[in-house]
Amino acid sequence: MNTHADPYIETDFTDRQGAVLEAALGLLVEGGEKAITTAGIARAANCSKESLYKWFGDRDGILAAMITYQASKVRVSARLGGPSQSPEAFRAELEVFANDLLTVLSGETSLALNRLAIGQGSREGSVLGNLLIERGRKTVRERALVLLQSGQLAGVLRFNDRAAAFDTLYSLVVGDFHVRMLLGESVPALRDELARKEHVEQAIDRFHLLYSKDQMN
Amino acid sequence: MNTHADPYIETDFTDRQGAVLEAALGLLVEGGEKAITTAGIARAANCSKESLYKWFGDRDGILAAMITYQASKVRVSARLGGPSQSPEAFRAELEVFANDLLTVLSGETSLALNRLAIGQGSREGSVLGNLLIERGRKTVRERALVLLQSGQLAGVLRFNDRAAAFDTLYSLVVGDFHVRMLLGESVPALRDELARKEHVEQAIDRFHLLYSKDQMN
DNA sequence: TTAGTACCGTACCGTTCGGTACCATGTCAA
DNA sequence: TTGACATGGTACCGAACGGTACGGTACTAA
Repeated sequence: MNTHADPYIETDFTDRQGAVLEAALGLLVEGGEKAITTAGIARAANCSKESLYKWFGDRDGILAAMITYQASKVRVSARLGGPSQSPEAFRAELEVFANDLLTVLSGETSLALNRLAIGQGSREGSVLGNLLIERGRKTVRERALVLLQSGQLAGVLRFNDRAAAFDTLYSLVVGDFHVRMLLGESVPALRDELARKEHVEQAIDRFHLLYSKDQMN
Repeated sequence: MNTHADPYIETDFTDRQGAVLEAALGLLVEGGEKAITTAGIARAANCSKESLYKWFGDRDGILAAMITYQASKVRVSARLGGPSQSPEAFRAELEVFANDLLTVLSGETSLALNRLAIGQGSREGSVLGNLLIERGRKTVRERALVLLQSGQLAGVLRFNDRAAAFDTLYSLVVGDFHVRMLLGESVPALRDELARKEHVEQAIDRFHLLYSKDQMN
């Protein structure tokens, strides 16, 4: 793992700085990257440009700070049920996870930040992209891995490769939706609560079918 | 469907215009959206800015033309085998499709155009995003649906909802990879031919498991 | 009070970029 | 040859933006 060598990685912000980043996120959600100008942020947050540069270095520093700030806000509560559960309880647990995942990914702030990082990060060594993968993906992954293991301990699931099982789960739950939302499409299956619930159930159905204890892969 | 009411949708380009768009795509792949300046395109393509504005209207027109031009180039050859095949032949057919899909999505030009559309298209009514979904997704979808139907006719697959089956197939094959590549990550499972083949086989395995003729959903 | 600190608001500078205008060159038709 | 047309090259303009500098203000500590 990368031990605190990177720039742009500051995780402690004062309240004032947090408020400024909040305003910047608002601008980003509303108007895209084009709306993130230093003057615009200063105006929206009632702060001076000089403070922006003192706190975050330069414009890229502001963008990176926005990502780390937002990520630090979305600390997923890793609610883990007891290690042994009934199959029904575990399935419900999985559905909650899937629903939470879709909720996060379809959030306006998440979409805006992903659009920012993607639009910015054409070349390898994309700082914002790595930041987003590291801070966003890792947390949900951790939570899911714990969940999957508890499912295996409960005898509901069977798999050799826990990471591969997670990838499959993620694929079945999220699938095509993320990219389509990033491209601006309003995905029907995620609009209302009913359609989303149906999709989640189907996805979990398929996952259970692939990893039920009588299957092996 | 939208009948030729939109602007930005021009599908016929002269050779000279095609060469200019080619140069613009080169710039995009190399340097991201930031590199797409009118002066830069004119310089790279040895044409005048005035010609650019005469042909494409404005900068957004150039971007849209780049997408339609590239899409018109990648016409997928819808190679369809005979309607009735052996299960092994059909599975091989599916693997070829999956491999082609991953090849297209991981191509530098495709990634660059997707990054462009995503970075650009924050707000609903994202012209470039719709263009990309329409021109890109539709073709691969058509090809896959034909393929799936032939699989059903051959008795290898069973499903009620062909579209849902396609979504599952797409999810299992592409999964997380597209977004991660868009974010700048070099996905290990797609680097060398061997790892990719293994991934495709696993994905098709799971797809067959879900939609084999003794399952129902 | 005095000095220091942190911050806001604004003005300013250099650069870049989208878009337009103008001129030169080549080509084709009459 | 002459004139119309398409195109390349260059210069130019106005606006926007990143970044810096400066003055003014509130607060704190000695």
